[in-house]
Amino acid sequence: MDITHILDGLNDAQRDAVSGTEKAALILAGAGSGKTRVLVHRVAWLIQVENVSPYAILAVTFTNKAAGEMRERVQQMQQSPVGGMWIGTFHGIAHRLLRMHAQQLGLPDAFQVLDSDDQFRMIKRLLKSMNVDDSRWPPRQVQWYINAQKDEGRRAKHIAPSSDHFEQKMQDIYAEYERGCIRSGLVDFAELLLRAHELLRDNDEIRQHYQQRFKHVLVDEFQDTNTIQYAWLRLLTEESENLYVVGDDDQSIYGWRGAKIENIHRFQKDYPAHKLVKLEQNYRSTSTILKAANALIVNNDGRMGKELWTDGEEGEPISLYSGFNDQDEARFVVDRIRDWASKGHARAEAAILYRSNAQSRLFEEYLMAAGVPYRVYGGQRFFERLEIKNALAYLQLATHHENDAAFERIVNTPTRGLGTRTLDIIRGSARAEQISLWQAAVQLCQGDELTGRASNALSGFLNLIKQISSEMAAGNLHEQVEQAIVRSGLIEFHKKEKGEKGEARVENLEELVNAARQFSYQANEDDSLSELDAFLANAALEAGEAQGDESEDCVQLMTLHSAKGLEFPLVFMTGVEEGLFPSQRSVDDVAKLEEERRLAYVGITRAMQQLYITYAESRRLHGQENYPMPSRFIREIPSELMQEVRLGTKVSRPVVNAHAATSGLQKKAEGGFKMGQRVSHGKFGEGVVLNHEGSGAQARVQVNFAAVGSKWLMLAYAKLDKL
DNA sequence: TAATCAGCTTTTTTT
DNA sequence: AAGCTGATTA
Repeated sequence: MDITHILDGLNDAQRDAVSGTEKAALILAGAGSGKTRVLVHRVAWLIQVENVSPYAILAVTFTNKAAGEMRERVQQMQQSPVGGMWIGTFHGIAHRLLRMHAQQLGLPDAFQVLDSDDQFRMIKRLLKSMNVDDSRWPPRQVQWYINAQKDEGRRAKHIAPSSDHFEQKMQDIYAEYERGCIRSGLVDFAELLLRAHELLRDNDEIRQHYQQRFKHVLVDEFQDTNTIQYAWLRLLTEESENLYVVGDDDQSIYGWRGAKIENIHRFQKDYPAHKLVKLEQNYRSTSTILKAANALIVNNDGRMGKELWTDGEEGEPISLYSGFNDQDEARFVVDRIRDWASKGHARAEAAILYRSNAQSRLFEEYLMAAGVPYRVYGGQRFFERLEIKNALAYLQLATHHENDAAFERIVNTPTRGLGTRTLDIIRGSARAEQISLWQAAVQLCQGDELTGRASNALSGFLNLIKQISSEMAAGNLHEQVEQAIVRSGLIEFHKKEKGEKGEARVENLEELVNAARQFSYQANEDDSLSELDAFLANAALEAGEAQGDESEDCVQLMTLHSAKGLEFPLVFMTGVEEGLFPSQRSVDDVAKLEEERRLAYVGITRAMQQLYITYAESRRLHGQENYPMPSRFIREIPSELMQEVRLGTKVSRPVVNAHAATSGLQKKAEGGFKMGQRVSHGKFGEGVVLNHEGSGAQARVQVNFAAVGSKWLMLAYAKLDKL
């Protein structure tokens, strides 16, 4: 067997990782160290060298993009087809398992996937019907609570009753939510994972079947796994112990979403015979950039320990720019990008990274003004658009009458005279009798509880859905979709909307028909769905691209989070200020602060050739002027790696003391109350000056008092003593 | 039912 | 600042 093509072109560590014979393996893959390459070559190694059948391999990723890329590259390396191999996202694979074993799980065959928007709406309705005070239990928070429980593998019935009223109410809502989902045949994202776990845990035969089938399980981005995902992997591999995980503890940035970086440590305990390989050679960035990244990340505790290096060039120093304000920062960045493009580089090689989405606006304004094309990542996805979700709801309700989420969404869209009163009656009746909204509506139409007008409107709606339903028996997928859209009246509804919005929505609906035409799905031996159900599931599990036109040469704008996994020759890491990055909510919690630092690490390591770090001395945030300090992360980068770019001149000088010289703390308010000044007030006690505005008799300062919180005080009246 | 207004909140995001 | 919600009004 000629194995040279599998190992050729790999460095020693990569070869070690690809060809390991130990059962389990933990590959700590630093940024830009060829992680995907190792995974793909490992699969090839298993199949071609160890003669493992593709049928016995399961490869799991987090995003559809990563799964698609991996499938493509595996197929490229493989001379023979790899049809039997499972490659997919955690959620995609869980969905597949649930479909195949719906009966054992007590799920309806045609259960529907609830995306987070559906889930949110469902929770809102639930709170209303339970008469819960949604200012004490805001739907967002309830949603967060439920998902967090599920991510930890906890069912409502498993949670011990609480003496705390707030907590207990959360539990009650969770229990009620579960009942509602079951009644309507709905499964949310977290539920997919939870059910997949329970399936293996509670069914010996099924567990053994998959344990025997998947002799090799490979996981990408392992540091992002949550509790339930890890438990599932554990069940699947407890026999074979062949769990091959690739990840980077330094790039764990999803802790706030339930990812457990501790899983890496648990892995080391649970798979004692594992092989550990560190991939530290970086093929992406200059050594200057890597030195900066290394110096920053050593400030975190409890790391697995890794140091990136390259045999490439030292490259340019990192440029540090201190904007006079946020607009100046944006202007500077856009100027640099025009420079870059004028030297013949592609605009698409430049990326502007920021901590929060709100920051994109200014950059967009300045890019637009300068006529530089750009693309913002992370907007709304195609299948998440309102008009698309409405159209899909028609399809869902037509095929699955019990789907309450779909019923609620379209019962009065387009408006057909079914107001709050009628709907409350339907909801009340459904709730009282524990039946679906559809069934309740059918009963009410026959009874005499409704006024004639409401009854007419409602039966009109029911008949419309039935009609769409019967028409859908025939025709292929795109005809079914088109038929439903036309019948629903959604096109006319959106055409009536004023402005370009309605037009765009009509276009999107037409695009949906197109998407259906292009959708291809073959039911295979262990996985059969109607084409329509497959299309609907796909819409929920893969929401599509945020923006369509990738063709043009565009500057790339995105949050630091969405930049993970990408690389750009020219990177601007912007808004690097205390309170913004690290965000205000992270500064007094070590764990959160370390996650912010990892985010900065991710940002720095996106850059291939040139990295700019920018911050503003003054920034408008939530409509208020702020004077932030430069981020502590700047201080953690050795100054010899940076040069400060000065405004207006081409001369740049080394960074000497960027922090003291440019700190917002230096700005003085009226009366000498600068920010950060500790003061004492006769009534409120001691505090710290946070902000100031106005001058003369109008001068005010904002003081955060230890005892009473923050207050705005007029300097002319308040007696403040400096401490 | 639609339109308008005051009040409130404000990271990060995939599935 | 901006977007969303709830309430009020036409």
